[in-house]
Amino acid sequence: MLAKIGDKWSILTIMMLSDGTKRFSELQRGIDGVSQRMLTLTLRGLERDGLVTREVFPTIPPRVEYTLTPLGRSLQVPVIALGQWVTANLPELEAARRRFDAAAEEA
Amino acid sequence: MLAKIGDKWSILTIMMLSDGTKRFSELQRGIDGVSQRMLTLTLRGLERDGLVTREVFPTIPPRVEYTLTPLGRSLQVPVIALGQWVTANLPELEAARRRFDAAAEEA
DNA sequence: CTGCATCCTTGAGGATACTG
DNA sequence: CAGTATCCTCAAGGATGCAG
Repeated sequence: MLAKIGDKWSILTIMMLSDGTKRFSELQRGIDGVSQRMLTLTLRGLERDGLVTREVFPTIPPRVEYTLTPLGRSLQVPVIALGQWVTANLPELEAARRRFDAAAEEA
Repeated sequence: MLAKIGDKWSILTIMMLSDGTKRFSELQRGIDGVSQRMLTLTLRGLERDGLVTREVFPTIPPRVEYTLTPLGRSLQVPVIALGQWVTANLPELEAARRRFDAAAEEA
């Protein structure tokens, strides 16, 4: 269940929604590599946990908007902190990885 | 790759190591439900990313200690924040889930 | 456009047994 | 004690097609 919140798509979705309400297709375009199926499942899960609201506009073509709830916005704080840490330390991580793999090369 | 850092076992391992160096068996006992295999893999991954150091004492029986690196300790900050958020909001999440599932019960 | 349903593949991860 | 190796299962997740 922590797994749900900690997982890749959930994090990316929450980050996407950080700067405001988004439509389904916007999310799909914005989240790199997510399939329609996984985006749907992720959004359902977040909705179930009370982290996002889903608002349907019965127009043609249909329009569905997703927004972070207050609870979702509070989660967004630590999630973004984590995201920023990763971004900031990516070079460091990759360097460490190269070092490690090079050392393991003593075959 | 974010996946690695965000994943369940990594988070729990980092939290375990937050209060200092730990032996392999201590970690296994402390992290609920982790298999020996997964703990090994998780620790290798963290070591590879330069987040923990592994120190082997060639005694009998062998003794291996794991410690967070400075980089690991800096990651520990947002990770713990996330963990605390989950702990603090668990009741809220469960309530939302019950509401959602009850609403879906209109079959 | 926004989904749901179905099929199928892949890999995460558990169980178990063996080694230094 | 601290792994490594192997096998096996199950569910995450991609691809595709259909529907409102």
